[in-house]
Amino acid sequence: MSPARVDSGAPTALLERAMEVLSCFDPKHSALTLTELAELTKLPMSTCHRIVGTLEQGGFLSKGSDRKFRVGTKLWTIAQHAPLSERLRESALPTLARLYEETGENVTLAVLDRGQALYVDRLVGERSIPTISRAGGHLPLHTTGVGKVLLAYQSEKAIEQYLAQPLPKPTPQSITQPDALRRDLAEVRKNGYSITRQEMTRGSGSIAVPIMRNGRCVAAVGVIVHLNRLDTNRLVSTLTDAAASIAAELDGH
Amino acid sequence: MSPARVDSGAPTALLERAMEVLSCFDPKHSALTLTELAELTKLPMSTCHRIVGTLEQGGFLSKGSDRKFRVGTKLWTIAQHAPLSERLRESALPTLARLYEETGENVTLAVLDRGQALYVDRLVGERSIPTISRAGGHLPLHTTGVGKVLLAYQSEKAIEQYLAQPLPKPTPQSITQPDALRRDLAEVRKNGYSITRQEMTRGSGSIAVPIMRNGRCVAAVGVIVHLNRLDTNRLVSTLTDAAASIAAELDGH
DNA sequence: TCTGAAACTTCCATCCCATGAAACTTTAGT
DNA sequence: ACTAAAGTTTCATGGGATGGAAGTTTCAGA
Repeated sequence: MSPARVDSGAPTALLERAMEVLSCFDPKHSALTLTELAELTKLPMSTCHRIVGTLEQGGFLSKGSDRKFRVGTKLWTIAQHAPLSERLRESALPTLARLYEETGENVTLAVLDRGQALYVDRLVGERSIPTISRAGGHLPLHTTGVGKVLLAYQSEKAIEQYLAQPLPKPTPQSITQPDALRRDLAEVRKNGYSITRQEMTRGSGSIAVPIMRNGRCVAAVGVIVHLNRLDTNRLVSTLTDAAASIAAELDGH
Repeated sequence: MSPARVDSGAPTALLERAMEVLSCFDPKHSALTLTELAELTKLPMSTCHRIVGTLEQGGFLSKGSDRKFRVGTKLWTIAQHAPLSERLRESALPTLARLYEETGENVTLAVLDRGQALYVDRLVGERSIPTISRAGGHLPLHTTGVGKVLLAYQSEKAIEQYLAQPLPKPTPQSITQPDALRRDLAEVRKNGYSITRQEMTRGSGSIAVPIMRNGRCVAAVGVIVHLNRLDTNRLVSTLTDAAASIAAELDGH
């Protein structure tokens, strides 16, 4: 009781640990060995082993012949019934497909999630330039086209809260001055679309527009293009049409 | 102690229960109240409450203002890193988009999962006819275009095992006679594509082709069309091109 | 507005099951 | 063959899960 006996780390609950194990899987770690999982979660091997085993039995994880664990089809199946998939993605996909065919560019769809842009879907072809964004990935709001749109249509309070935190600056062109960003966001609201130029990745820019529903911005669609193909007028009108079409599809359901 | 005390249901492990809770979410139940979850899992309210609460805290579930729980974004995010999404879907999507634009029909992509066709993705527009298949959904192998392809390219042993079980017959046209199915599957292997006519849904048919990798059929692409638009020749060649394109994309990664 | 029943939440004494160190087995590299 | 690392099993222990019951909130209907 007196000296040791501290809750030094772990009066933990099993379920929380299991969720931590699953959370180890991210864009950079889509396949992990038991040892790696134990290290990442800081769990004792035997405990980790048991948890992972149960998850595997349930189909939440699957073990490959390379002894690495991956996210299982059961978990994936369940996730498909998230509103994000079932409503938004499903409704938007045909329009995104058309957009992709029309522009031949990188097309992305994102929502606001925990103060970041969560990419719900993206369409990337050989024709388009490589990007960091991936479906299921998070990127900052102030350095991406879709992010700026999502932020611009938030309440003033939420915007100030976002600006109050330290803002990452992935490129020299990233705008991180609160005042400059405020002006930028006002511009977005005025125009109804956002533009970024090398604020996330060197050599590329993006344009995005909001998807509105009941006066609220529920998501954003955007394209990412090589800087010298950033034909604002054409892209904005194409995107606006697409956003309207997705919004209609969302309501029509 | 004496009369009851049977292990009547529950020397259960917490984690298994939690996975059962999550598994309650399916195409027909994308939003569930606590009570409904407790009923479906047959868990005591208090226990269910605790589990659901922990899952919510972890972002695996989210509670709406309607007091209903839905699959949370955290879980969805993790699922996006499943090989199914990260490799297959990501690689195939641009091609599916093109296919959708070219044909204007219902396009589906499926893999084999636990003896059923698991729909990895689908593209449905207003132009195309309504279907049962949905991303994340399972359908029988012998009544769907993609399913027949997936089954046809399995080992003889696996096929026989499949045929040995009682086969559902959703429409009068569904083929459930083992012998008839064997002939049908041989035909699929010979032609390199499958056709169904009203075997799953009245009034519609489908065509599907395999996506091959290292001599194995890893997935199938197909279209579902109104019976009188089932233009075999044109669709088969379009689909074959698409399958080749997806296979190339898979290798090129 | 009031009332009651159903849905949800909290409590807590009991006890079962998760825990993790240690011993053992398998795998893969030399 | 040998060995170090990775994975698996074991088991005594106690702390966390359990679920009945009591308390609280919600909401439909009078």
